[in-house]
Amino acid sequence: MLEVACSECGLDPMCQVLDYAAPGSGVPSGILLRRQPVEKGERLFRVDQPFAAVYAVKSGSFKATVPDLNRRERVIGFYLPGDLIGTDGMANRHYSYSVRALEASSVCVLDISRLEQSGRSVEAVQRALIEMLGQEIALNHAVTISLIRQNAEQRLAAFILALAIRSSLRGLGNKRLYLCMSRSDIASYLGLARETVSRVLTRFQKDGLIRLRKQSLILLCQEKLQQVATFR
Amino acid sequence: MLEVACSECGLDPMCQVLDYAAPGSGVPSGILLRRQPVEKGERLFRVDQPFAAVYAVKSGSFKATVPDLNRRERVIGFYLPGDLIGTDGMANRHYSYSVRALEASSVCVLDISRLEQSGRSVEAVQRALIEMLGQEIALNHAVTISLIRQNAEQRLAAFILALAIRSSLRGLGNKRLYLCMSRSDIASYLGLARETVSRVLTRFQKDGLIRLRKQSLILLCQEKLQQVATFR
DNA sequence: AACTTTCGTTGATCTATGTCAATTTACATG
DNA sequence: CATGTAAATTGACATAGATCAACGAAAGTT
Repeated sequence: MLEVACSECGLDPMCQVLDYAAPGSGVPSGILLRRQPVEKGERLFRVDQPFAAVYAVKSGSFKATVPDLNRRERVIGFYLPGDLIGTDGMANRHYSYSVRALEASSVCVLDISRLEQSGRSVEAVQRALIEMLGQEIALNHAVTISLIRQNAEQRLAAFILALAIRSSLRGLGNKRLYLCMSRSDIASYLGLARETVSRVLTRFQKDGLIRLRKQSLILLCQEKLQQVATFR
Repeated sequence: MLEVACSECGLDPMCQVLDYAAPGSGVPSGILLRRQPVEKGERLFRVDQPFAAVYAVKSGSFKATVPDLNRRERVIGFYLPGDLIGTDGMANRHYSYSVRALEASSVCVLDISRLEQSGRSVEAVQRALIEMLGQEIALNHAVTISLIRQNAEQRLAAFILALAIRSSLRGLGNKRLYLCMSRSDIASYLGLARETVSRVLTRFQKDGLIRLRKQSLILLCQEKLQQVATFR
């Protein structure tokens, strides 16, 4: 299982701080749990559960869902190595979505509740928190913009490219991707029918933009995919 | 011009801290400018401008836009009294959108750059920042979810209800609303054609859900609107 | 291994909403 | 006040993508 390097991880600002904090700095030990294994299908937390910790994906992948009105789960995000999970719970005191592993994975766990419990929090810790939250906002922002007003091809092209970028950021190549989620999950996330996802992917393949077999996807022409994603 | 009370304002956590900070607390004076007037059409800041301050709407309204590929502006948010503007710039060091006033308005300005400049920041200030950022994340989250996967009627119903909620939160009634933005702005924001916005609004009116004249909108049946927004 | 269930693909329709066009209304400017 | 420009409304039409349906391929279960 491929792991993301700590330097590429969203939790890194915090890890830096906690590692380098002097023993008497007021940071309780055991607040940061490294490399906890998570089984496929296992839940990190459920909707409305009281907020306790922020997770960083070390290896594997996760999906976040919210319950729909018809009891159908709606996918609102995927988490890959280096990504942070649960930051928005900090404000709400509760998680606003459920998260489960798409495959055997591992995470680092930052026990925020204990951080607060410790009373006088270290300023550097707060700085790190602020940085992490800011990143989260910027990310959500970008996602929202890309999903509204885009047609099916654009959404899927952008989705694939985003995966590629995240993959290359974490040190893996950006040509060979592993689609850890099902077509239905992708469809739910992009606000499309799963049939549409299927059709567009086969169209991309016929047009020589990608090569797709089962879960593995190879980018054949990144520029063209980029064009599909951006031009209308 | 109607003003939001400080207690209802998103910047309040920070104002509390700054007001109550003792003179020798390390908070430079002049960091918080209260009630600055802004003319209609005036810009608070542009895309890519270096981040300098967070704004809180005291009265009036604003819209945020990002430049489209075709040089068309795409509306990505509206700000009403009590709302915070510019929080995401904290992480990026640059604003990721432009903001301009839809009408004569006023804002409180929190000069973050000077806050940082002051060197040793007060812990309470950081706490307030964290709270503000957390709120921002939760809000964006909700917006994203409501925009994907909803049809035109649902989006507009949700949009109107959101306005009503925000209006009542700031102490005004929730029956009479003022649509400060144009139909085109609404359309752009919701990812619809402006003709569709027009049609759906008149349909709502024919069905007795709302009464609409020019910019003023009256909620006639909030429950039904709620149903439209949630059920499919 | 046999069975059941889930997942992915493909085809045939149907419909919501975008696009184009014409008209009306509101608003700004001389 | 008159005139020009932008915004809003309404209608006619086109189409992207949802829905319904059928089938084959994986994957999980007994």
